[in-house]
Amino acid sequence: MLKEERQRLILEKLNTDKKINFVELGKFLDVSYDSIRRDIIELEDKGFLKKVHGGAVANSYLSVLGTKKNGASSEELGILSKKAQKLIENRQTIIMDGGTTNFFMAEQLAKTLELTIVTNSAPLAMALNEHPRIDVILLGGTYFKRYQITLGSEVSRQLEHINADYYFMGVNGVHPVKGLSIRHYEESLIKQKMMQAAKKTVCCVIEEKINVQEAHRVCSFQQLDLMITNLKPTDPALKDFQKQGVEII
Amino acid sequence: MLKEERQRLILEKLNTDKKINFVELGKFLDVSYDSIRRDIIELEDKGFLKKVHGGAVANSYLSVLGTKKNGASSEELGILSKKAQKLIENRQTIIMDGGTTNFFMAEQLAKTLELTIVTNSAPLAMALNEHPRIDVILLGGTYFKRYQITLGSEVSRQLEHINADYYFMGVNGVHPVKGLSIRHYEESLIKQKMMQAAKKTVCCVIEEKINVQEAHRVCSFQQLDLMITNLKPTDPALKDFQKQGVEII
DNA sequence: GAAATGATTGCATTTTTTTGCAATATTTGT
DNA sequence: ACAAATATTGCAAAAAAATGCAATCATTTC
Repeated sequence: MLKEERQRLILEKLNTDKKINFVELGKFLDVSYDSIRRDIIELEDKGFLKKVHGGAVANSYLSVLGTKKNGASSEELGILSKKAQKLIENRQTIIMDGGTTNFFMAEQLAKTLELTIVTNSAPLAMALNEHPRIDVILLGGTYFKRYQITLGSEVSRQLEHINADYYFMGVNGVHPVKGLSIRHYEESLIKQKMMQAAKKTVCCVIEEKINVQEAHRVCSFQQLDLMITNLKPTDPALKDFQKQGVEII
Repeated sequence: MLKEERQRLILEKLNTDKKINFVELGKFLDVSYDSIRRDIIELEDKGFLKKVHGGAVANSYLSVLGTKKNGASSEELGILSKKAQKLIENRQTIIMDGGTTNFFMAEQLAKTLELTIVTNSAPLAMALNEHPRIDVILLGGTYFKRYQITLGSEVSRQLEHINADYYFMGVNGVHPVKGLSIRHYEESLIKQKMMQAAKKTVCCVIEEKINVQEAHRVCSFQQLDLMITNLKPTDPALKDFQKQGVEII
């Protein structure tokens, strides 16, 4: 087995599992513990992962979209984007940030829609190549590989000149009391700026993100204008949200 | 067995297997280990694959480009990017704009290089996801779908804060008298800005763009610091360029 | 058509890289 | 603090790469 081949397999496994164990990996690839260990050291030198006691963890330069074709959730995403499309009218300006949900929604937008979409997500901008009537503004700044979005003060500054009709916010967690939250700090700041740059903020969340709380809070649930889920608005899982006076569809 | 035939078979096998072992391949094609090894070295020089200890592995995105580009020109691109890489050193800042040449070169950059790359091309930024040590600044502005780049005054403005070591300019045509030119007007303006934002401007052109003139002139040939082509610097096709005092490699 | 030139190929030798093992040290969890 | 798990180090065997050389083959030149 080639060393490079092995290292590629290690990175692949790391991509799916997020963490690996030397001993297990040695058995799995049928090579000695030492080879694995040396591979990990090399890969760490190149910056692809972080070595820890007992194994390694992803440095996570993985493609978010790599996992997007997850059959189970694509049905949920379909329901979401149908609901979201009802809001959208011609000649509107819409801010969309990164994440699989927004990416999927952008792809699904009607080809005849005439819109301006403002985004900090490179793949989302590229997904709109096939929509001839949609103008795209790609916000520039420091490119964050893990999520394939731009972040930083330059993005923030550009948003100050934007006045959009809607902001479709992607989040990692929604909680009726703890509010909307995501994992990355810088990103939470940009999301706050995006809220200010839009008349209405809409949040599209699939079931598994409901009642989840992550490290960085973007805003309270009440600051939201609308939440879209793949569930029926009357679903009991949403009852704590219903009390808050935010429209849910 | 002809060398060319053998090399074609090697590339085919690499396409399906993603990896190759010299010894196996030698038996499979019934030629000596040394011939295989020398073939691999040649193919690596042309940029078709990456040689590693014990064999060779496929060059990540080459297959994607392979479908877009014909075999002949990806060989040219391989030569180009090898030459270009000799200029690049760790901790430099490099501006790269759109186009297949730059895209290919970005992909081919060594994974260990520590760089900051400034670009207005969304696919180029995404291609650098696999380079953990390269920081990417994605310039924001109006997204131009056809070339998947951003253009406009916002891009221009952001460039004013950049001071790069090199600008790798993609062009549609190079002419010794008429200068460098491209098809799109707005893009030509951005390229001028990019020149100002870098200490040295380098132009990578494949054979078919030499002596070609397009609608919008970016600059004169003399304003260039260096031209890289897939030809030998002494090639007669370049003799009109040689007189101009611009370095050609 | 023959000699000369140059490219290609295979082989033997030397050098380098990779790998697994064993002995020793360090970290982790209780 | 102790035992268990894991990491580090040095070393030697094995695998593979690089190099130089000679034989073969094709191409050019006269």
